[in-house]
Amino acid sequence: MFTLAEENYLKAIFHLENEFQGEISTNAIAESMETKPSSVTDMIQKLAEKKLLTYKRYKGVQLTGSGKKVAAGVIRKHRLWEVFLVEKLSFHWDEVHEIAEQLEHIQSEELIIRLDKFLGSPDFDPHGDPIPDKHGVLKRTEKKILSEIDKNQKGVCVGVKESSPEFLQYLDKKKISIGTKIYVLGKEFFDGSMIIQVGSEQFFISHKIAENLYVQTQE
Amino acid sequence: MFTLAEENYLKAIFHLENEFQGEISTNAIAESMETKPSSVTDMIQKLAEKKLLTYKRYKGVQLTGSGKKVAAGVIRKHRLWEVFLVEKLSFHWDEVHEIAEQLEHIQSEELIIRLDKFLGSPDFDPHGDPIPDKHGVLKRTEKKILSEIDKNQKGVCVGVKESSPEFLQYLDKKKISIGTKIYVLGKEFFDGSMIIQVGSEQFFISHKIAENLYVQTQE
DNA sequence: TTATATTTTTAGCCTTGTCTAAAAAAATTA
DNA sequence: TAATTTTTTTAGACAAGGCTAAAAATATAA
Ligand SMILES: [Mn+2]
Ligand SMILES: [Mn+2]
Ligand SMILES: [Mn+2]
Ligand SMILES: [Mn+2]
Repeated sequence: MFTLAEENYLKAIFHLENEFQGEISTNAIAESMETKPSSVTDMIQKLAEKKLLTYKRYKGVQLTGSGKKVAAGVIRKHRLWEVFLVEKLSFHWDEVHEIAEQLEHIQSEELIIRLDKFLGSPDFDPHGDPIPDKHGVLKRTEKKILSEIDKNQKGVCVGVKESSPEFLQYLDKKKISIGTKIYVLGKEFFDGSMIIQVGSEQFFISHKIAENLYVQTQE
Repeated sequence: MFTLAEENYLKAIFHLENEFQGEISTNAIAESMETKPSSVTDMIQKLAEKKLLTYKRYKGVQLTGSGKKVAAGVIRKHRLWEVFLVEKLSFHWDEVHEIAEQLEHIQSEELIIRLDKFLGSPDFDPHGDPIPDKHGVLKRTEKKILSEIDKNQKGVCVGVKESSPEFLQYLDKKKISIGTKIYVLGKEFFDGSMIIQVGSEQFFISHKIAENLYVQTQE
């Protein structure tokens, strides 16, 4: 179907489109993929020929319907495999991303149908990210970034924006995982840092931490 | 570690060494991999540089210790994944080979340790082939090819030499699977065909079928 | 032993995906 | 508006892994 490189480009552009609005720039793609802009230009020209995205020189790109579908399919596979690794093979949530980066490229429709069933058709991966359905549709949930929560409000952790091992291990140390209740006791407007309560512990977190945690507030 | 192409060459040569004695020829490798002899020459020269096999121009190749270890590792992964697909995802034994051809190249030591444990450290794959241990050691079992069994002898099917979907589907139709008892009621020396009994059914099989079935005789 | 056939290697080309260096376009600053 | 900086594209090169055609070595037949 599509090569490993093509799938990775489509996935990266899909993530960028969900994060920023409008056309995605060559440089943004290059940065997110840790590659050179000239390589990106080459590849997006090929993907444009295949109608997976629209491209006008110097104007950036935008995924077409089929481009989005391919990207969502890869992300679906990635997240299902992450669930498998955590739920069935007892991996820790900070260990699964690299392996899923490989597994997401295995080509077999039937495999994913059966893996999904075996896992009980999960809706979210171990980092709280939604798993696209077989048609590539991602259901959006209302979640807020912790840094946007006001003082004296509370929320439940429903996901992480970053999922690097370093960040996830920090959260482990602080006993924060998906489902953890977080109370915002104080908020410093100068640097965006917070005092929060998790369980019976109260501690300080930086803005960088707060902007990478998703929470749901109940109302 | 090694590229997909390198792993596939090493695996093919490993299988050829187990089937034939002595050096393996360029043409034999090309045929088994469905590629051209000139491509094989290119690759074996690279693998010789990496000390994965020994090579003298025009004289064929032989895997070194480390070449064998890499190959056995790939085969271990292939067969463990086949067990996973059949035991956990309920695939049929004729559907798993192609998917395992992809999964065998996933690079993660820890993944295989955990997959093996999850599957209960199986000794054989769904086709009756032994799974190399983590050191690459393949335990040999005494098994015979059905075509070598004499008239009026019986055996238990313990494996298949071919594992193409076509052959496996033929066996299904005849209700032959791993563990099935087979009685040799008659044997035609002219063409090697046989009359066998499986359960309460008696039927004819050609030499081509008989030489692709492994059985164990009890004595 | 010489001639022929087969096997293996080499030489040269192609595609994919990457890079660096230079050119071109767009955006920003003066 | 003109000059400068940034972004993007193009040109040309390279490595991996494949191919075809031709040359070289080995094996077989006469
Ligand atoms: Mn991930
Ligand atoms: Mn994830
Ligand atoms: Mn197989
Ligand atoms: Mn098998």
